[in-house]
Order: sequence, then C-alpha cells, then structure tokens
Amino acid sequence: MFSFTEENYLKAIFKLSQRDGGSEVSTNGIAEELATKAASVTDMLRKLSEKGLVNYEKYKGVTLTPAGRYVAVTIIRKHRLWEVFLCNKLKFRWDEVHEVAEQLEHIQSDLLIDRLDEFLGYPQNDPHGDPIPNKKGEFPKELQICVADAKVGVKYTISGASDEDTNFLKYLDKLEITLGLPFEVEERFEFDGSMSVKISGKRTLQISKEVAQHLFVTKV
Amino acid sequence: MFSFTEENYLKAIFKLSQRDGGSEVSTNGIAEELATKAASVTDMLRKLSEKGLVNYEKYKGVTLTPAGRYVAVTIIRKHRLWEVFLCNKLKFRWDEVHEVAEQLEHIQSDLLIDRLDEFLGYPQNDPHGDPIPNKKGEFPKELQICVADAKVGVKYTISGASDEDTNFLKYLDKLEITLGLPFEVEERFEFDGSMSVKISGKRTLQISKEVAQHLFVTKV
DNA sequence: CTATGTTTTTAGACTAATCTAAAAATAATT
DNA sequence: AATTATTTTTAGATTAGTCTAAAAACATAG
Repeated sequence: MFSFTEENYLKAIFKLSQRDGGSEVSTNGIAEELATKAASVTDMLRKLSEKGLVNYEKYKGVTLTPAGRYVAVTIIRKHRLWEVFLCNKLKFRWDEVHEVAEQLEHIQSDLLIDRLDEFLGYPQNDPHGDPIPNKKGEFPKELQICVADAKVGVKYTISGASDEDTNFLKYLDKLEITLGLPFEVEERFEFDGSMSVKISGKRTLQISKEVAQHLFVTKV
Repeated sequence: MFSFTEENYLKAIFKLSQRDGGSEVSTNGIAEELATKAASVTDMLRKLSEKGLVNYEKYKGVTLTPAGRYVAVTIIRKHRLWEVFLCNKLKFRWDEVHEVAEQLEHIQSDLLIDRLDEFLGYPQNDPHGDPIPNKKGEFPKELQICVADAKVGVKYTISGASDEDTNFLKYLDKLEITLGLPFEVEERFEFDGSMSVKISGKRTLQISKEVAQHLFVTKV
C-alpha cells in the first residue's frame, strides 16, 4: 500500500506531533528525527500531501490527516505487538527489541497482525509500557486518566469523555473540545476543584470540577 | 548487508540451479522467475559478480559462489522457519503462508532467527515438507538418502559421506566428488549393485556398491 | 522598518533498480 | 557454411528517494 519510506515519514510526523502537543510539525524536525536532510523532507511532504495523508502548506508545517494518522498508528501498533512477541516469546531483552521491530513493523498482512495480537493475548502495553492501539487505531481506554487526576505541565491528548450525559457532550462541542486535541493543565485551583487548561497549545480556558471529572486524556 | 532485491536474485538463482540439476542458470530463466526483464537481470548479475556472490561470464550463464549460496540458503532458512511459525503458532493455513514469508525472510537479525528456531523446537521441515537448512547452511541429514537407494533419473545434490573410513574420503577426493555437486543415477546394474552416475550434469562415472552405500544425496 | 539570521524550498545531480528498443552473440536449421 | 531464430547484452530513459548548494520566505533584533 505505502512504501517503507512513506510509512517512516508518517510515523515520525505522528511522534513529533505527539511530543509537541499536536501542533504543526516542522520540516527540520522531521529531518532530524529521520536523520535526513530538510530538502528530502520537503519532497516527501509534497508527495504525502498529494496522497491525502498530510495537510501541508509551504512554509507552514505539516499535520496528519485522519488517513495519515491511521497509517501511522497502525505502524505503531505493529511495532509494539512485535516488541511484545520478541520479549515474551523469544526472550529478547527489552533493549534488544527496537531495531528488529523497526523492520517487522513494515510487514504487510492484516491477518498476520490480527493473529499475532490474538497469539499474544491482546496485550495493552509493549515491553516499555507504551500503549498498543487496537485495530481501529484507538489507544486503550485503560491508559486514559481523568482530567481531574492529570498533572500540571504534562502533555496529554484528549481521548475520551463520559457519554452518559448528552448535555455534557454538547457542552464540549460548544467549547470546541474534540478528541485528539493536545491538552495540558496550567493550574489547578484546590478551593473549588476547577482548573485552567490549555487546548492545542494555544487556547486557555477554565473548566469546572464536574467537567474535569468526566473528561479523559491520554499521556503523549 | 544485502538489499532486498539482491537477496531475491540469489534465491532465484539457487532455486533454478537446484531445479536444473545445479548447472548454469540462464538470464531469461531468472527474468521469468522474478517476473522482470532480461536486461534488468544482466545488470544485476554484473553487480552480484562484482560482489563475489556469483560466477558470471557474459553469455555463459551464472552460478552461485559459496558466499552467494550461503546467502541464498540463509534466506530459504528464514523463509521456511517463518512458515512454520505462521502455521504452528498463528494457525495460518498452509496456502496462506507463502506471501507473508516472502516478506519476513528479509528481516535482518541473526538473534531473531536463532531464537525463532529455538522457539519452534528446531523444526526440520516447513509446512510443505521442504527441508530447513541449519545456521551453517546445511540441509538436514534426515533428508539425505543413500546413493544405493537413489532413483534413476531423479536430480540430487551430493550432501554427505560416511566419515568412518578415511580412505573412502580420500577416494572421493581423488574422483573430485565434493559436497554440493549435482548428482544423478543414469543406470543401476543389479548383478553387482554398481551404478553409472552423472556428476555436475557432465562427467559420467562408475561407482561400486560399496561406494553407493556410503555416499549420501539430497533430493533437489 | 530595515538588516540579519534561521528555516524552508527549489534546482539540479546522484544511485539503485527498472524498463524499452536496438545491437551483438549464440544456437538452430537448412 | 550460411541463414534464421533465439538469447543476451548494451544504450539510454524512468522512478523513488536522496543529496548539495543556492534562492526564497519567514522570524527577530536593533
């Protein structure tokens, strides 16, 4: 479907995007991550953009489209499942797995990954403790933590919300709080449990204790 | 070490060489095997020759050097071990394994293959019954049959000899019968158990019943 | 707001692997 | 042995991915 190289670019963009709180990723950043040159990155970004995998405008950085994100997350899923296999079944040490998993993650076969997942007992985390996304590209619920429990200054991604109350979801809609957005707690006010949070690394807003208790985030 | 493409060429040459009784492999044959064009094959043969992996002279076909053969056999070893893994551990059907094994065979990691071999219990055959060479590139003894039991007209490779008698081995040396040479029985003489055999598809010679009973070959 | 510095993009070239079309060598047939 | 047919090689072009060097855009400091 996609070349080895394209997959590595998408993975790098996803990784940097997570690290920097989900905003645009720079050409130089990708170049450094992949140990290549900025000129090569520019070429590839144009190509990925034409294929609908990234949103790219000259000089303005790049983000993944949903399609691109799905490809990246699938590579991560494969990488982490292979790491579990290497450690749990083949007795690799945790520091020996990465290099081999970098190769195995590009093997193309949905059946293989489904069966491997099953064979390993549907693990939720890789040997380093990183979460393993499911087939749909979703990271496991288990890793979500309640915003009320989130730490100040740590980077998260908004990953869930209690769906018991329709009005609550409508409220989030109105504030333009949607899944996948970068999230960080700026300050917590103990007297009423409310907090000041930053969304997408830009907008700062106040949320009540009630909202914090029904919103979930995932560590990035 | 070697590129995906180089490995596939070496594997194809090995396969054709086995099929045709170990003699030179033709450019067109390789092209057909790899679904490519003769011109591409010529280019690659020159490259592989420069790397010391094949013996190549223009218009005269190609054979593997010991180094090239080792690479090819290692790929086959990896391919067949992965097939066993897919069938025995991941419950693939025997007809589903080939395509995936074609990808997995190119993963570079000696540790991975050693551990996989161990994990699978050192299998001797893949799910299709084909023999799995060991780490040194040797095919399992179990598949060797005694020349005395070899069938007329079937293609074999000389793969072993009884090492109890030093004089016997010296005798083989003198006749230039060495491991890896193509071998075929032309005629069997029942009255004394001797036979007329063809070595390397060229030399025809007579061997006694005693020699036939101590020399082993592998079906190609 | 101009000058300087950094980042990003363009232009042009390189490598590995491939292709088509034509030339050269070998093999087969009369 | 000469002609025809087949196989193989050469020549030159193409694609994906990469690079260097230079130009263009953007960011920052005075």
